[in-house]
Amino acid sequence: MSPEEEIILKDSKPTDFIREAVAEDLKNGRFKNVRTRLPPEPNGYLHIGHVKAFMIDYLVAKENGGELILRFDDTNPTKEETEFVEAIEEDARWLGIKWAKVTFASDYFDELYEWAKKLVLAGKAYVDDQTQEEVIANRGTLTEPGKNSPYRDRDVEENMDLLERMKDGEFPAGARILRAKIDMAHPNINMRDPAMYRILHEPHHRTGDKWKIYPLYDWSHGQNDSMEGVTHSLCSLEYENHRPLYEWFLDQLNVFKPRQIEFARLNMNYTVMHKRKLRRLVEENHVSGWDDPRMPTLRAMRRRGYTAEAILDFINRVGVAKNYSVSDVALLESCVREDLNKNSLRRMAVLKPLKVVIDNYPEDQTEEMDAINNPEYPNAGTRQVPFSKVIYIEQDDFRETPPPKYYRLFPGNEVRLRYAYFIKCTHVVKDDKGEVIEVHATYDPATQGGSASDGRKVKSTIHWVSAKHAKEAEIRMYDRLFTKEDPEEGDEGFLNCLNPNSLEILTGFVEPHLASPEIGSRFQFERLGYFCVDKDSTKEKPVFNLTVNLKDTWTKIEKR
RNA sequence: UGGGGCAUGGUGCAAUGGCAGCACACCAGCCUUUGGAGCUGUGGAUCUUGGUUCGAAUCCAGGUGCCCCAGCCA
Repeated sequence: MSPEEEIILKDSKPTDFIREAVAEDLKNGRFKNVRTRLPPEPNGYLHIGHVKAFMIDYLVAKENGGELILRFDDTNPTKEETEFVEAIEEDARWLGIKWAKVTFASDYFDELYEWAKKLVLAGKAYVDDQTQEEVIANRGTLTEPGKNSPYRDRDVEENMDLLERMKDGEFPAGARILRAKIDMAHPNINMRDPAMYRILHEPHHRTGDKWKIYPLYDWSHGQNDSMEGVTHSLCSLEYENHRPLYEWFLDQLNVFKPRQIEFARLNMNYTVMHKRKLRRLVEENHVSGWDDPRMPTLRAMRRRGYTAEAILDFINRVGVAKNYSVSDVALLESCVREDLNKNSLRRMAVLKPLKVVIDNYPEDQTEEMDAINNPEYPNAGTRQVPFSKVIYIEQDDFRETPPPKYYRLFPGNEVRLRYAYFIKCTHVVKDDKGEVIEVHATYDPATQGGSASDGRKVKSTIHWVSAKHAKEAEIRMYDRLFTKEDPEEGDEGFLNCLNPNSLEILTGFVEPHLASPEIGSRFQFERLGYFCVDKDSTKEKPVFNLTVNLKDTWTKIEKR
């Protein structure tokens, strides 16, 4: 077992209602083993909402010594593409999910067709010639029963003949459907003679032109589960209404019958999760693409700097239940901070530079200062950071007139430059508009390394970069994409609460050790946050994405 | 007004007839060469009404609220 797998197992508590149900099934002999399936539709990229379902399927199998099948639900050729199959596998692998095999709903088209014929032969399914409008009109409403189709009592021979001809492409798309013969007055609308096959003259990404009819979800999914020996078919709450149908088909067929269990899907505040809405964000250029770091897709989160471990930890902490729920993105952020705090190297970077001249420091001198790479993990060692007369500090770390409780640099105040010296601000230089463009200070040579020999304390430590040695870098500061907790609430539409400040591009300076960092590597910029090297980086200019900021109590104090 | 489901601090999840707890968030303090991290502490919840019981978040009955279902999508 790999270390990542151990982490997953150790952190998962087998206490939710699904795990209890599975344990019970094993105990009472309903099933002798556990096999689950992961059923993504290959028509979009994975987002964090999928991760919850993926981890439940994966872990329930794993914890019970069973296996997981990755089965692509490709029953609709008009929407699905091979491109997504690869992307989904890649993302799932990144999460550390392992599957026994990859299958496709389309692998079972032949067998499924044979099963359909069995149902027709048994008088349990029929070909309906009604138009789509007629089918809808005769389905009834939530409170009124439907009406039987005039074709409902066709004899078996005619149904068999028509079904065969549907399959052979004799009829135009949409001309007929095969329906299960159940009960048009059933209070559950899914049981009012649901469609099993529709005619579609569309090429399929796997079966090409072979099929002119394609099964619908309800007719395909449970049968595929049965064929694959899936014991537990775990899905989201909206399929609860489909469970009677799932079971009806399997009962009529008299085949192995898996158990479907439903749970609440993951929702998260300040974001949208629906494929169609994510697509709009991309297509209408509100974001740069599916991997724009503000998106909730896994490729975007990866680019932003999220680790799989942090995402899995989040999913684990959210838990599994049947309550409709909306998780707080603050929990996700807390998880990634916790991970990165332990595991990322510290570096100094100045995002909004303000020049500081240390007047009493020798003009051409450079000193190498020892800096700790990760105080949470001493084995990460130290590095040397050059220091000289002119440095950059953060604009936020200087105020000409300090507000109450402001401990950083202001005229007359002394602060510590991290790993370097104490400096005291003497005066400032302003431009025509009265903006401070340069701060002057003096340093105390007796505070080398950051502590005073006389025991004198200083209230604040600020970070810096030597101007002479600094490397210019692009820093992309991300904030939540939407200004509302629930962007879909109300009728203005989610695009009307896009956060105009969700991306701010800065040009800052980073210490020499960040001059040409490896793409994808993660760092903590001291006192600022966690950053990940973007693929847009060049040799001349590295690009960093803000993963998440450090907790900032000062901003909180200042707001009060 | 049909059917299916769900109600526990701000959020998410526990407690499976026996002291309502955990995490995040929030607030206060300690500590600190990151106003980070860490440590300590405070406040805050069982939808409602009734019943059963020595004892109810849990069992029963009624009520209320919210979610899902009328694709030839999944």
